[in-house]
Amino acid sequence: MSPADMHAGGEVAPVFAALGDPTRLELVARLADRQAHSITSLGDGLPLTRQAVRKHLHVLEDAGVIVGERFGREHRFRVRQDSLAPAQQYLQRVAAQWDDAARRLKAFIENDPG
Amino acid sequence: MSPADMHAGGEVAPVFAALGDPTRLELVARLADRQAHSITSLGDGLPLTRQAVRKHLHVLEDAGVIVGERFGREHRFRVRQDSLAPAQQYLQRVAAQWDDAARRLKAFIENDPG
DNA sequence: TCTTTAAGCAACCTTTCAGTTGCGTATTTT
DNA sequence: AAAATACGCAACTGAAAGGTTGCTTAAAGA
Repeated sequence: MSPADMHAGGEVAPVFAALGDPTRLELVARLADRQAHSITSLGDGLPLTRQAVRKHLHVLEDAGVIVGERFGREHRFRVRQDSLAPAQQYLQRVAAQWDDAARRLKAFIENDPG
Repeated sequence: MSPADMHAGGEVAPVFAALGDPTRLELVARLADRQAHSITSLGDGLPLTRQAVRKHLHVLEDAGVIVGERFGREHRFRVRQDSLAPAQQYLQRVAAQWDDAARRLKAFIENDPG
């Protein structure tokens, strides 16, 4: 992968930026069960107002990481499946020590599948 | 992986934050050849002053993504090999559709090793 | 030695970010 | 119908981010 190719990926920086905050990372973690959660429930236990949580969700939504849909009076969010793949691949390609990467990663998968 | 586990990873948010800027992503791309580059050379062609580039490198360094070392009058930076792995794994775990993840990822590795 | 080249430090500016408070609206629930 | 729940919008604030200019120092080259 050339620098040009990487940079051509384009919309990966906003995704990293969206994930680059502990609170949002926590929210994504709470959404990692692939279920749709309401704003209030997502903010449960966090030392933040609902509006602050809402703003974080907005950031994640703008970055394409999550999607929201209204159900009655609730607004439920879920992770957008494919949104993280480009970022993940970027990291994989930069991080991997080319020779060893495949082997190590394969070992990781087979030893710790989830 | 439980939300607690993810969040326990800890120092992954700063890494995402460091990568969450187009300029820094470009710098990392330029460093992806695993060679050490000087500040001036890294800033070459970018519409920024040397000091601005320097600050970006500082952010990346603080996040542990890169390391700098002085050679004479030059300050050369390179990517810290292991720094991106945790972030990559986080994404891998959130992004993967659990059932299929291992198989698909394994296929990816074996078909596209670099 | 004199001049470039590479870089460090500090102060400053402007914009964005994270968070708040206050208030209004729609949907449930009792 | 009344009360509680879930949420939206707007304005405001403090701090951090991204960038600049100006000046100084150190190492290489001519």
